Amino acid sequence: MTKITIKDVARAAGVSISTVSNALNDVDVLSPVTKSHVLKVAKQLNYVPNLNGKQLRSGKTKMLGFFTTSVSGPYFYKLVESMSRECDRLGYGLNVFITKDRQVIMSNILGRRVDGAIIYEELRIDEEDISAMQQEKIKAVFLDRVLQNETMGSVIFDSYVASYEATKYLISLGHKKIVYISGVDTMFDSVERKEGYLAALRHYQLPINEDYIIQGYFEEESTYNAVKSFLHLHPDKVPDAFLAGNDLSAIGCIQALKTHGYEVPLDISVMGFDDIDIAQYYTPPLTTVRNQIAKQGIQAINHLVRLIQKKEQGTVHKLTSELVVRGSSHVKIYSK
Amino acid sequence: MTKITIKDVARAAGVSISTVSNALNDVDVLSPVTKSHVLKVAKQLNYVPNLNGKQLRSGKTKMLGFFTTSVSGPYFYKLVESMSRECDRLGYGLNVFITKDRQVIMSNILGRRVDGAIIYEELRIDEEDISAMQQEKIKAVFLDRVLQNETMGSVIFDSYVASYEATKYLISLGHKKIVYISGVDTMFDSVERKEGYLAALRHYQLPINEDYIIQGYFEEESTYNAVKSFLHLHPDKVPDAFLAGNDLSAIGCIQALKTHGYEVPLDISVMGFDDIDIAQYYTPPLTTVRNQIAKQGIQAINHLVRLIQKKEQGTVHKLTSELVVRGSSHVKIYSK
DNA sequence: TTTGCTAATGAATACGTTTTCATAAATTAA
DNA sequence: TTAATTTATGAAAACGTATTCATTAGCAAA
Repeated sequence: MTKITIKDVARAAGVSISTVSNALNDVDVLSPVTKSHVLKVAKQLNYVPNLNGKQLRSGKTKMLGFFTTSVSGPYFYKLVESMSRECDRLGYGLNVFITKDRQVIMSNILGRRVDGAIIYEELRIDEEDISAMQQEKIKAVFLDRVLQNETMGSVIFDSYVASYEATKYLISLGHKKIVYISGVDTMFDSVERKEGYLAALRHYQLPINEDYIIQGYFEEESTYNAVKSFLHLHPDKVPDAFLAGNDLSAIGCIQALKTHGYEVPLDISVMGFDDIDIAQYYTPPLTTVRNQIAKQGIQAINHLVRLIQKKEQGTVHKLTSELVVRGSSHVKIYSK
Repeated sequence: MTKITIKDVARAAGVSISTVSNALNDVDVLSPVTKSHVLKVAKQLNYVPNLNGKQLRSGKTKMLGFFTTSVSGPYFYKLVESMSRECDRLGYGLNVFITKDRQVIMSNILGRRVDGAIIYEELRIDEEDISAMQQEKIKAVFLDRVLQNETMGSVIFDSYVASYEATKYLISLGHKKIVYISGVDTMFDSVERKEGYLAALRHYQLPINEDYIIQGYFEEESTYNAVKSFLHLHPDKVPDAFLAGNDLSAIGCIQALKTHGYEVPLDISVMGFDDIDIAQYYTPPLTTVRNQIAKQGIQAINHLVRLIQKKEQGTVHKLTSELVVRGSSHVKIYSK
């Protein structure tokens, strides 16, 4: 017995193909009696529509694609779970494509296997591809780069504001001498975080000291070394607080401070960024800044669907982060 | 400008549609000169084949679907990464569908959006669905249930053997009085692990003591309580070792032993199952049994592809596990 | 020369569906 | 009653591709 098609249903029900199609797709032109009859016959025959035929004819797949280089780690699975749930809610399916091959991404998108794409691909799609997508009016939302045109937008974390808020928080604790431990200066986020830090200092009219910006390269060990040499070089100007470019860097910093006899947070406050898993288990538990990953997923899906429905043009959504106050920060004590 | 199709390429190249199709799909009937000419024109026009047309006509998608209820946690992302890589190698794409809706699974599979399916769905697909798939000769591999017919197979972990081996290892350390901390007795894995434990005892002719099987329910706290009450009830028969149904249970067990003044592993050995992330960071680091997740992914994909190619019939592949010896187990000391 | 064969190409069909448009029947308006 | 409108249905086209089969041209063998 071969695969049952809409034709077989039509024959069995004694109606035309179009009638079956209308019944199945709930197009409101049929008499209730024929409609229910057709549906009953379809069920009896265990009819399942061929999606390729459907999609070819209608030009729609009711599928959104998430294109990513990896799904490993909490960031990705939190993201994917939230997107998946949001797709469900909006009547779409979510399809995860894991690939580093630009070609694969393009042929799936331009080949219309999905109605729209969420793209996280670490900057491997070049201008040429973008303009090809633009020409075809492909609907897409980028998670790791800023892009905005008629049919394409972005949802990114605003590291600048996050850093500004983090610095503001440290200032609110009474800290004035705040050292910023920079990450990798070629990375967008790293630069944004440094700028946010500087902006907060300016806003609260605290002096900006070039010596108070050191390089930690987002790593524990290099930060450890950087902090130690900082303390050696400037034994006179011990800071009130350190703002590290990420959590690993914060940990390296705290280790270094310990070896110099400083207690965190009583003597010096330290905070990081990202709220990695270790953050809450570390001693002291890290005060840090957490990205709202689920929110990113939800916004991306919603934006994409609105692009598809042409209810919206491409926009750059910037997400604010969340301050996570734990044990590594403390009000400044002026006891001595 | 509208979407470019194979027709446009044919017109631009001054050849027929079939010639373009043959050129693009590398069918070896064309003269080299026309072939390269067609490919050049296609490239110039930025032609990208419509996958829905392709798939409808050919009946193939070159896509495998992974159907799962979740992607959260190390098990899933290790699995997905390994499957994805293996798909690449075999010339397939992998598509991850996250859903709890049996309907969605069936319509995607029976609607031929994929050439084959890897299914992890916690037993929600019933016999009716299975037989529908069987009738259509759908190619599928299950990861969480045993199933075997002409076009469908399984790749599962052999918990029985794993537990047997774990017990054997404890015996090899000189332990004779081994307590098994059972999980949830309605779960397949839980039962298998208990049976493996019993089989090892029998094989090495150690006495089987009903009191030495206690309930921990796969949880830290309930195990903690269970072990404490065990020690209270049987102060006379202190065991040499505990084999816990999973790592969380092992941790609960060690905590309880600590409060009773026993040192792990010097006084008593404890081991778990699963090798969760915490296992290696715990004090003492847990001796445990690790499933070879990547292997499961690789085998599943390979089996599925061979089913599709009709080079193989459905089989149940059982994977052996890997003993991870860390600090929570130790040779039995008969000092006193 | 004629015949037969091979190599290269194109015309036409089919895949399974949605959708447009025409038609027939039923209802309402005149 | 007839004309006009609405309602329900079906015939046929279209989506973009792969594939079968026929056709043509070129060439070697007889």
